[in-house]
Amino acid sequence: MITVAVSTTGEAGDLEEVIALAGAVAIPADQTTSSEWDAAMIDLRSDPLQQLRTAKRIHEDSGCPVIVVVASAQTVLLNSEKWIDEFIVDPINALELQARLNRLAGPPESGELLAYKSLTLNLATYQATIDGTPIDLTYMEYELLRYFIEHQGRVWSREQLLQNVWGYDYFGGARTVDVHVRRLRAKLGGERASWITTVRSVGYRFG
Amino acid sequence: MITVAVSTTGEAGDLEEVIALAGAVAIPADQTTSSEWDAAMIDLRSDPLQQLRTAKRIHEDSGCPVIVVVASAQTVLLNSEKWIDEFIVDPINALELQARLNRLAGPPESGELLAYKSLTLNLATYQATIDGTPIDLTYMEYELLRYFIEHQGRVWSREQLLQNVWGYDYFGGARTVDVHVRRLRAKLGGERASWITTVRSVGYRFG
DNA sequence: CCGAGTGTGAATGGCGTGTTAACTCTCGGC
DNA sequence: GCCGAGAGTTAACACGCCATTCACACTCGG
Repeated sequence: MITVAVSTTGEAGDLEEVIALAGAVAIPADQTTSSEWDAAMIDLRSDPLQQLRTAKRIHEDSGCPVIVVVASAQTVLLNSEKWIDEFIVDPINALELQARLNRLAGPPESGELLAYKSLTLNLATYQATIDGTPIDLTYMEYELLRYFIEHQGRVWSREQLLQNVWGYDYFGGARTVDVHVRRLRAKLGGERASWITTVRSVGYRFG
Repeated sequence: MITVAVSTTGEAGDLEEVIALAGAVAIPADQTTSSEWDAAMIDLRSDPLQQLRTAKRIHEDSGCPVIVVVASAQTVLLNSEKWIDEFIVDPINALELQARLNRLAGPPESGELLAYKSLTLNLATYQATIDGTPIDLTYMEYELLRYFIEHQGRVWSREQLLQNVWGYDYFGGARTVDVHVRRLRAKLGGERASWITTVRSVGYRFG
């Protein structure tokens, strides 16, 4: 079951209804923490500019997939907002929404692979391979690496990583991230260690 | 302009028409080589099983992005076919198609970028490039340069820069700014050093 | 109770940063 | 045209932050 955080400036009722029809659960975005959602759904139909800011904030803070609702004429907006993961056009078809949500945040298919260069993560079996030869990662190493691959190409602060990978509001101990990055680099080995680059006084970036 | 290879078992006419409305060019998939397409569009509305095979063959042979056309009731098919890059539901909205094609095969991401002439700051990755070749800036250099670009065309006093870039509670000498400006000019190199002009007894101006 | 996995604290080292001081430039006065 | 004050530039250096690394304590199954 997919849980979707919803943010709208219009009537929330119809959105929640169609989400239910799509077999998902809607919860208000401002009442819960991002660790409880699988995706965030932002309604851009009314007050698009402010909602776009909301969407961006959620995207950057939590890194969770974002799907927006737009009117047909608003689709041009999306050309310059490629960080938006998905969109659906008003009027919303429940079956289409179901398919898009499932592709966006659904459970991994058995045999589904996540790859970066010679590295492959098998999401179903929790195994990682480099050039086909398996390397054994611990649970945290695997989760961190998965987060990096899924959100590659931008810098993540230690606080963001703690919140989005570890999933709790940390109290002290940002060193935790450093140590896990170090262990990951060691297991990646040699050249590949530099896939994770440290951005001094900011955080880490993958890819 | 995006070029789309089309494969359909029904009437090709309506598909080509809506593709044209979406500002793209449609060519029959069986008459050209994959090097001429930006994407492949496969119509699953009639004879979905055979068309699915066609889509998979194209995907694996050419590696180009695949978008499929489905009827509303066919969306369940997509849950188990995650290799499909995109889909659009019948009846096709031309504006929606345009947006999806553009995201699928359009020019790469240009968001999150801050540019001035040949200089580009990628705000997401904390990287700076000149004419595409990366230059490595330290944290403070990057922040200062970002402030200059975002607020170009007017003079900023050393005090203002200290307050706005270093922070309101910063307590330090005004020489600090001079030195950082110098380092920035050095890394910009040659001609570009004069992008930052000193306004005697006032401060600095960018652009 | 052992071992693997994970988080924390402390030591280390590198490098980013700010400061100091010498040098250069500009401009105005005589 | 010389000179000196004021302002900016440049180079060198020392401090301190920050990432890395190591060592160890803690937790949880087996």
